[in-house]
Amino acid sequence: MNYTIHDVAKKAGVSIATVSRVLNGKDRVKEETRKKIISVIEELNYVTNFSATTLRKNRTNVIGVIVPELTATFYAEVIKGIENKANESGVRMVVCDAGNNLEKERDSVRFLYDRSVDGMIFIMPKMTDEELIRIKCDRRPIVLFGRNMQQHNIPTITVDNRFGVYAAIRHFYSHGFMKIAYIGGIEENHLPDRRERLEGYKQAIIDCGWELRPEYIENGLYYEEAAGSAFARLMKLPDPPDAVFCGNDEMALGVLKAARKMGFKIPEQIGLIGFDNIRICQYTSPTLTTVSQPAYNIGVLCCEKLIHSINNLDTEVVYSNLLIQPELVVRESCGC
Amino acid sequence: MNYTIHDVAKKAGVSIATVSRVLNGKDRVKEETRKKIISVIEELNYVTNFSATTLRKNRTNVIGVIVPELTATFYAEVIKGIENKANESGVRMVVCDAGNNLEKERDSVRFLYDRSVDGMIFIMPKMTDEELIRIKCDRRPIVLFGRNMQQHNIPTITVDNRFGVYAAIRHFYSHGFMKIAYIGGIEENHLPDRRERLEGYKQAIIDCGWELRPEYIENGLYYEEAAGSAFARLMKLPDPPDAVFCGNDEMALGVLKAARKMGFKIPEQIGLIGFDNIRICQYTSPTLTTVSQPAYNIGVLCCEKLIHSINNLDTEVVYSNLLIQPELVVRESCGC
DNA sequence: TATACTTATAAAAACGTTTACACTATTTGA
DNA sequence: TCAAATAGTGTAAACGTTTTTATAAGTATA
Repeated sequence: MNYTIHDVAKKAGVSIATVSRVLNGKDRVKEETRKKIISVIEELNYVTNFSATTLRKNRTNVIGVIVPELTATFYAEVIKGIENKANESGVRMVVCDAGNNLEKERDSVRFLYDRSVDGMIFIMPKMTDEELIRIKCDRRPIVLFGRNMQQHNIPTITVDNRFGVYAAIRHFYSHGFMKIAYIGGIEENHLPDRRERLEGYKQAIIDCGWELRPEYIENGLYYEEAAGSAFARLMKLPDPPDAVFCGNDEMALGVLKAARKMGFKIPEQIGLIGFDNIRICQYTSPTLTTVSQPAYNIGVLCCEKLIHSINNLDTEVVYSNLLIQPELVVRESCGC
Repeated sequence: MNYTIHDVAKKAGVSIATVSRVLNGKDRVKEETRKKIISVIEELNYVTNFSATTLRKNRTNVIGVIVPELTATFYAEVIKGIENKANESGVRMVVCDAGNNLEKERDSVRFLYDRSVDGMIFIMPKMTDEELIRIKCDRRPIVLFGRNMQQHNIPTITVDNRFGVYAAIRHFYSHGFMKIAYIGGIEENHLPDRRERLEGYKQAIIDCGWELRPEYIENGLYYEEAAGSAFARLMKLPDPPDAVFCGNDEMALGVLKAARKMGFKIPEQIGLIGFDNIRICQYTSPTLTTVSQPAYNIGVLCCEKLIHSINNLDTEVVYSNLLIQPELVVRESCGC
């Protein structure tokens, strides 16, 4: 075991209270005494025991973060944003990978909560709104990404998915594509993004003056392989599409692979746009046009919101949802 | 604040000691009392205060991990391996991103240490061996990846870089490539992998019966762009190479881009192999042949080693280095 | 029946901090 | 000059656990 505040006090010839005062720097201590204590602290290489401080103060300066998948570029970027902002504010971060799994989500919440973090940032697709509200109620401040829970006075951040897809379809339109299919997916989760993206597609099709063709909408799993087979089905239609929008980049990669295998040229024969702007998009051939969510910045904003609500625990604050605009990143696969 | 063990005790009509016994399940408690206590715990939704437990037990069941870059696929995979293994053993994990920065490395160590983690796994390129030995001495168990510190009795895991590169060069040889260049890099860090890879290259060239040509060795920065310009220099040589090995996949991507721009066909004119097997390798065209480090498994092994040394704190254990064999993942860019 | 041994529980002492309160010595203001 | 304010420090009581020691009641043994 290491030195304690008692060791420092004894060696400096003062009481532990005085050492504590020096450590926390709030009360005043005679300059001479302070210097003596500081020198002893350095000499012993004393560090204050975190658990004891936490136990006493009931505040940790640590925030918790839960994401569905650590290895996914998007979340990794978000985490980086959170961490940088947190460090700026003297706060540290603990991350949990809940692996798109309800049980692990619950477990992670409990883990962070047990560890008495001051607050948490959640990207949790599997948990229902109701459960989150319950967590919000009897626990510490939280910030959510991906769903709007303004009406429950929970600070949230969402991306304007409708707008993103809408912009993509309009971009196709401006290139002269006329028959645009949608490969999306319904996953069993409680984030509304899949639905919103599909809505954005429908709206755009209507606003372009076209008819909505149900056979152009493929709702399968949200994975690469599934998208490949969906693409194959689309191309076997009597009147196949001339462009495809994919609900995320993974699926666009699947389409890219399938198209290459089937001998379709992208973008000459088929236009392709994805969603997310994962890093691979820059390296495929053709490079992938996609809708980009500002992941790093989303992390920063989440962290700002959280720290704000931690610092205003006692005061009544009204929290709102922050809607972030995604951006179309134009590369080759759309025909540009 | 939440319910404490006192609330549970009072409501169940027993002493806090008995509640604690039920919670920890080591001592025996009358079945009737136990049931009563459990039901009260559930009713109040009581969770034990982590800081208090830690303060008392001086053991946290949390391990700390420090990596240079959270968003890099390789480290993210390692982390996943650690996390899964840790969870299996009822241990939780805290990750720090030290951003390839000595100050942040030190800071992260201190952070984890203050938080009284039971042990730490380090992938820290910037810290010197000496500093690590010092940390090892007065602190908790550590496991290192990337350097062999067996002689200081620190458990370490390394990858056989020499062998990996050697295998790649021999693979080129078997394809009939004769003039193989090396684009690597010297970074200011204390991990020996860069050096080892270059050594593997040299050994292979000699064993193939060729002469070592200094103009074929490009040691610049370890980035994509730098590799692109290195490639350009190589191709302007009077007798340019017919194949290129890159110290990591990032650099191989740079070469791929540069080659495309300069009009060289890969692999028809120039063979290309990288190192790491990052995910993008599967999506480039041509897909990238590379040397793969079993990242996930490395994580698992690090975690196993750490938990082992945590559980044997009191006993004298002799720790050794574990050398892991990388594997050549053959794709298109080597001419296969 | 007296004794020794179990079993089940309680009481109390840590663990290392922070902080309210108390005390003394000094300074300030009339 | 004296009361009041201020500066600097110490004492002791938390914070919520775990764990050692003590104790009472019940059971087996002689």
